[in-house]
Amino acid sequence: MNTVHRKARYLSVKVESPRGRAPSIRDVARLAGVSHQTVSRVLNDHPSIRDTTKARVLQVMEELQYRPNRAARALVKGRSRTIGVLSASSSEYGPASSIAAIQDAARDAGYYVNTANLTSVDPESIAAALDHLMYQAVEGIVVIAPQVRVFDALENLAIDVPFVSLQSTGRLGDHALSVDQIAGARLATRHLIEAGHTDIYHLAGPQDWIEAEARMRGFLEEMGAQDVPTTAPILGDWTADFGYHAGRELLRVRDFTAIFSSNDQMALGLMHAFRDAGLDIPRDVSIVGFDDIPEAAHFWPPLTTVRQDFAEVGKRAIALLLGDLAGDTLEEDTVEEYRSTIMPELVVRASTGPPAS
Amino acid sequence: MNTVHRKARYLSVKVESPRGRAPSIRDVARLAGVSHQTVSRVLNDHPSIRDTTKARVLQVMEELQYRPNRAARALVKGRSRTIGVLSASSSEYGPASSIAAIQDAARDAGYYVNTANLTSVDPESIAAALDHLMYQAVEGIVVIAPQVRVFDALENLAIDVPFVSLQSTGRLGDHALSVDQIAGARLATRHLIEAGHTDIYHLAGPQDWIEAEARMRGFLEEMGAQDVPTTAPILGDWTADFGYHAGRELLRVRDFTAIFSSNDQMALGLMHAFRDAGLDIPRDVSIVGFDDIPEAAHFWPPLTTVRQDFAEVGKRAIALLLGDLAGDTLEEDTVEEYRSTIMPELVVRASTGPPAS
DNA sequence: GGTGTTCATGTGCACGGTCACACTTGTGAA
DNA sequence: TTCACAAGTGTGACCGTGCACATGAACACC
Repeated sequence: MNTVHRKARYLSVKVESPRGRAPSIRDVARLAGVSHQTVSRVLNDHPSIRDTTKARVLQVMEELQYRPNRAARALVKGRSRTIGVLSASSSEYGPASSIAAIQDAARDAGYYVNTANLTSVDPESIAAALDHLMYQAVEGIVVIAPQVRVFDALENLAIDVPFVSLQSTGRLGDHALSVDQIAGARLATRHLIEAGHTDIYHLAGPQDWIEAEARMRGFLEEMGAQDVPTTAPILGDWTADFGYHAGRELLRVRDFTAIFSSNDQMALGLMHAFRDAGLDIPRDVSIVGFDDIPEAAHFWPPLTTVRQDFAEVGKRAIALLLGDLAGDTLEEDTVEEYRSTIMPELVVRASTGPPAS
Repeated sequence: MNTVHRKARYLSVKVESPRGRAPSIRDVARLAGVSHQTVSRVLNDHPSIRDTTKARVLQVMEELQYRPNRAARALVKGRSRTIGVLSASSSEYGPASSIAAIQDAARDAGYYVNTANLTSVDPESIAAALDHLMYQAVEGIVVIAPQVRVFDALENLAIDVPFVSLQSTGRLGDHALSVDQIAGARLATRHLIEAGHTDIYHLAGPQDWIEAEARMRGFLEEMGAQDVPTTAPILGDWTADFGYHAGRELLRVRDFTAIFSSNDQMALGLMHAFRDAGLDIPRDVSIVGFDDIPEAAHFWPPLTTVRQDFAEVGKRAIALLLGDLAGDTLEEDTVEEYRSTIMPELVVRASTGPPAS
């Protein structure tokens, strides 16, 4: 073969500025005619530095394009300024929104965020992900992996850094931070009952998921409180595909007039199946979802659902974590304010109505 | 007021093991009765170490729960083992999928990933995000911010580390890595033409987005190639809301039988608007989307769309970046293989059909 | 003028690894 | 015997910062 195997670096833009290493605090010091310590003081906004000196140092920094070396700083301070995120299914709307908010909030506070995805929920995978985070000496961890098994593993591992867990209503006590899923589920259920429905199914999420269980509990609580007889919830897997198949199964019994789906995607699948069978929503069946993903308003029909603010949860997680890191002390009131469960909101659209007489 | 202001650390689990710092290489050395250098050799799999010595050291490490200090290592090696991701709209399905894949691939290779979100696309915001990344000495950068303005800014900034850019068909030459948007758009357009449509609109993404422009170009190219007269594309903003409003506007003219939407969300909004007006899809209007988000199969009607593999793009981005970091040399064939544009795939569902004659 | 205080700056070491080099010991060839 | 060489291990310097402490100048006060 006569292919020419040229070899080259493809992606670099500059050939790395002068020679050798990046300029250090001492390079700056030499050029500014001061000691390295003075430069360090400029970096750390030490109060007693003459303005003229400071200006001179800053100017040299500018000229040299000086950037403090984070590794050196981390080494001497013993702090990494990094926060770890342990996440499952990070490409889904909810977690992704929270993660984005976490990153923004952390960056504003001068922290870095490192994410480790869980490939599966077995203990080894969790340990590996946690290891990855600990290896870089994260100062705190945000867990967005709302499966029961993850928390069992987490409790055993006894992490020795502060951590906050999102989407885990009722688990892990002080460490949990989430939108009140039970309240949300009750809102949805009450809405159906008040519309006159008495034959209501619940399409739940996987039993392993904490939020799924909470929503189920909310559903059952509200049904009980209103004295409506309940059938056993169907356990799904969050996907629209599952919703579709569940819908087809349900069509064979047709002993219901409303369904509360544990998330919007499954609700979408349900509606797909029912429409395929010629049913009208909401005349024949009312459907409520959960999450209010941006598309939900444009489903056919537009989906009644429970909105939760994922970004706010992420933001608060960082506030709480950084608060815990900064002072060893936090006003209890403040903590309460952050921790006070965030309330979801029912968004009524066209997928629900009174039962067909 | 008489509220008791108890102060406490809320989130920590353990009180930080013994006293002081974590065990270092020298602590291990002392307990194992060897020099710190021998411990270092064990850590780095140096060949000439007696097996018994190695075993002893490993055992002490285990006992002490020793973890190498990443900062110290980074300091002396001058390498951070971190890759930065510069991302806009990271909570959307496409970017989120790519990012997840990037994180997994990087972690497998022993690298860490740090993400900086772009709050807006103005140069300051870009510079700030880039600064955040450079500050921690990332060794490479993956850019997932497919707006033209970002790339203009990027070109001026002359980043001095390797970088790869996703979702930027045709820009930045060697640095770009993406699914072939033009080919995808042509597939979608050809599908409509072959079904017999001649009055086809294109609902494009924001002009500022590279991918939006590429899809538009694909549309125009295919229309030209097949000699179908074209009307000016409508410029949208990716959201289902926009699709809905655009749909309502389009209803006033009704001089089309098919629409190619630049993404699935806008397609959803369009269908919403048309159905509201009593139109039947695909009888009255055929609709094609782009992306194949997981929900698309359950829209009403199920959406014909162009599937692209976001995860694969992310994976390849890391392969390319790490290849460039590892050797300064890469076989050109290999690079070609990674870089060879990934082909999208048309998924025909029920939202398209022949025009109503 | 001596003393104490504050401001502005410098000196040297520590952080936890790795690298270059030196030092033993054992082995086989000249 | 002598030397070369390899295997296995130790010594000390160094990476770029921040901290504790020392130093010198200016100033106030008695």
